[in-house]
Amino acid sequence: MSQPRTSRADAARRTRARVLTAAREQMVLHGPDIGMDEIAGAAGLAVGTLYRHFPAKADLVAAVVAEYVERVADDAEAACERVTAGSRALDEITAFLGRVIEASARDRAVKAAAHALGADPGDKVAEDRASRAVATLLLAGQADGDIHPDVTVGDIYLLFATVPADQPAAARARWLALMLPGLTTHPRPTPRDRRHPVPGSRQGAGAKGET
Amino acid sequence: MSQPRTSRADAARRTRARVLTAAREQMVLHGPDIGMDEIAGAAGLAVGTLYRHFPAKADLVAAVVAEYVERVADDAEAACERVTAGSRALDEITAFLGRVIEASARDRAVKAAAHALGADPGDKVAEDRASRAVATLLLAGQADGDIHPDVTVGDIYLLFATVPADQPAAARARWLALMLPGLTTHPRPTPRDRRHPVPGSRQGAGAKGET
Amino acid sequence: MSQPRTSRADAARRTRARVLTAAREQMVLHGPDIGMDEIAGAAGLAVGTLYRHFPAKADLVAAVVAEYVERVADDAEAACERVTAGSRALDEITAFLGRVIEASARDRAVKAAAHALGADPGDKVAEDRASRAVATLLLAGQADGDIHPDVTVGDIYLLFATVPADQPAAARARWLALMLPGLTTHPRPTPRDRRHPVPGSRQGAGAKGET
Amino acid sequence: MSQPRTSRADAARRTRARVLTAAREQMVLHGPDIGMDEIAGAAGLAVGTLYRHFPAKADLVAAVVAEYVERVADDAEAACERVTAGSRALDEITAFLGRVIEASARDRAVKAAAHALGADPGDKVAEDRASRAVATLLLAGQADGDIHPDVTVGDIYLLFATVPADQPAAARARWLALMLPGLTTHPRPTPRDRRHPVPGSRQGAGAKGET
DNA sequence: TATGAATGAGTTTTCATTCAT
DNA sequence: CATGAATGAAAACTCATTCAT
Repeated sequence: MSQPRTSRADAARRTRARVLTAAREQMVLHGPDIGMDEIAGAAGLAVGTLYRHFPAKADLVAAVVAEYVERVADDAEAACERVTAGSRALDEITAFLGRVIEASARDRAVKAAAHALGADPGDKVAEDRASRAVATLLLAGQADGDIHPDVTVGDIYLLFATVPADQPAAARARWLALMLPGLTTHPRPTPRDRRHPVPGSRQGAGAKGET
Repeated sequence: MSQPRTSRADAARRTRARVLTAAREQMVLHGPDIGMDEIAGAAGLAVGTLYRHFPAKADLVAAVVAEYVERVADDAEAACERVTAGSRALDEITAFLGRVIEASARDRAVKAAAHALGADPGDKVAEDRASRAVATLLLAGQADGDIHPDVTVGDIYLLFATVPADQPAAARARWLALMLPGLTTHPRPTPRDRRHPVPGSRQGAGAKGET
Repeated sequence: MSQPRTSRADAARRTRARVLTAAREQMVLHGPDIGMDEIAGAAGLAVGTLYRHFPAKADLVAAVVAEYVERVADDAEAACERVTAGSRALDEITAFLGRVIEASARDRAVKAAAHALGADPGDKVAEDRASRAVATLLLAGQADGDIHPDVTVGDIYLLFATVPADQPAAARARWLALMLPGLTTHPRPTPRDRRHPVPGSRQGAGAKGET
Repeated sequence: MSQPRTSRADAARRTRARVLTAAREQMVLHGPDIGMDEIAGAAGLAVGTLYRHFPAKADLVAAVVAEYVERVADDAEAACERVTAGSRALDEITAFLGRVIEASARDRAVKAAAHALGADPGDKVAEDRASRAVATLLLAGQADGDIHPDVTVGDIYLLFATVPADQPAAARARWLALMLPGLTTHPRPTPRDRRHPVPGSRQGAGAKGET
């Protein structure tokens, strides 16, 4: 009797998911100033319906951001499990950072919108999941002697907050390479490989047309 | 004849300066989406006058950004001269980074506006001055063996572009500490020493207007 | 089910018609530079609603012009039918010209706005209807031997384009009298007869809103 | 002593003439909505100086129109004199009409501005000169039996007011051909020559790029 | 008298949000 | 519950006109 009655709760949930997907896509495509009408249209709804699910634009953006946090938490937890299964913590951390950085680049417009609207993600649960998983990863890395003992979860969040999301992929990779020595106990990878491909000297130059 | 000579040109220059100051202040206070009317009001002018000096909002923002670049160039050149006078390049670079980071934090709204409007700073001269001075500093540090040989001016700009401008001063200091190992040849301070040497923390300590 | 079916579409159509009427009236009253706010106010709407129906001022003006073209087409076709039913083509043409001239006088501001905005009427269908009907009228008149064989539809449009719309009704009537000999095969009425036969003077006599 | 003192009165007159020429040129080039700053710049003056000579834009436009009327008066009087010297009145009238029509086409933007601003030419003297000369021409033509006895000076002005100024030269020529039978006692020139070059059927179509 | 910086009301257009159907 | 028309405040920009120098 609870299963056949999918109509009410399920329909609402599905609509919500459709709106969130459309909102993220539209923001990525047309920037954070995309109008509510466009988002509604992309979700196959009327504005009124959109406002029924999210009382204000800030709420919608907050939900999109929360979804993003959820994905990060999932990713961190998966990395955790692989470490438990025997994978090297440093490798998992490095790969995890790389994935989050790329995701940030994809969703930078979302973050811009969140910031502009002062949207509060609010999803404390997902945030805690992510924090716990990242802490576990760091502890494992520190136990291995690979991660500096004073590196905290806050440091990782600080890095997430400063990803050069609007720069080309090569710049993001270089940025991660510059960051890693601050996290690890290892010296710079290989002092011999010069000439990394940071295209322009100006910030933001060449920001268009990337992956 | 001496009085009227300066009065016209000077009045225009002073008005321009007043507008730029007001624009920067208003953007810092109320975000980059501040209206032209507000800026004009803060400068004690009517909108029309503002538009006489800057034909479009993008021009005004570009001018504010150009002013910022000019200050960075001045700072970098001063550091250069101190190195020439015998100061250690690594110390000057570290202090310079700290100062630019604090300036970025103060003017973060300006940069947001510049990005949103696609404003072209245009001040290639100041940009070149800054680039040359930074290059000189890096070369000196590399000659001392303190800066990694593969670090470029582009790397420094990449860092500038990702300053956690909207974070508290302590976070910015920590962020710089995380970045430095990527630039220098020195290992992390001492694994047991919890007090990491944050160079620019002196002037960042009493910083106004943060969270 | 019968009520809601019409209500949505009908309301939109009625709003559109209300806007068009208000726009035409305001333009006739206050000139073609009338603001969108005024038009909205005259239609009992907010500006936003006006912009929902017509995305730009040029679109609104184009719609008003298209409505005018439609009326001319209707008029020409009606005259055509009367000719088919036995009415003399020359009389119908003369009366038709008189009516269009009076309509032009009423809507002169609209045409001025259309020209100023480069608005594209776009209603090719109505334009074709008008052209075909006028061509038919001319052919019938030429078959009767009343209309000069070299008169074309383009000539009629040329006259329409030069109607002295902002002159008193008497001047418009006199203007038509001066034009007619260029269209017909008949000589000027009678050199001594001071009362020249102005066809459209009946409906032009009581015309509203002129000098 | 009056000649060497050209400074005061003459300088003012020359400035005035320069402004008028610049105003006409700018209006013809950039339409009747050209700004006062542009006109001042084209005349090599500052706006303030322009406003010293013409207290309001309407006054400047009125002066430009008055200049136009003056030229028409000169033209009409010259034609008068040629008739007195033996030239055929009908020929002179026809040529005069053609010249005024072309001048109207050149200065159509001026007339548009005059109408939009409600500028009152005011130059009653030039207007009277023109009227008298035209009356003389018409009387001569009527004495010859070429011009219809009921044609008045007002008719000629009515034609001037409705010149298709924004149409191609061919359309203007055709328009004059359509008008002439209304003025003369002669039948249509040659009923045999069909196909006149009126380009588009729509009013205003093809209005760009003419002589 | 010439200058041109300053004025400020006015114009078009956008968009988050509401509410009658 | 969904719909989408209506709202109206706000933003960028223009331009005739004034006035201190």
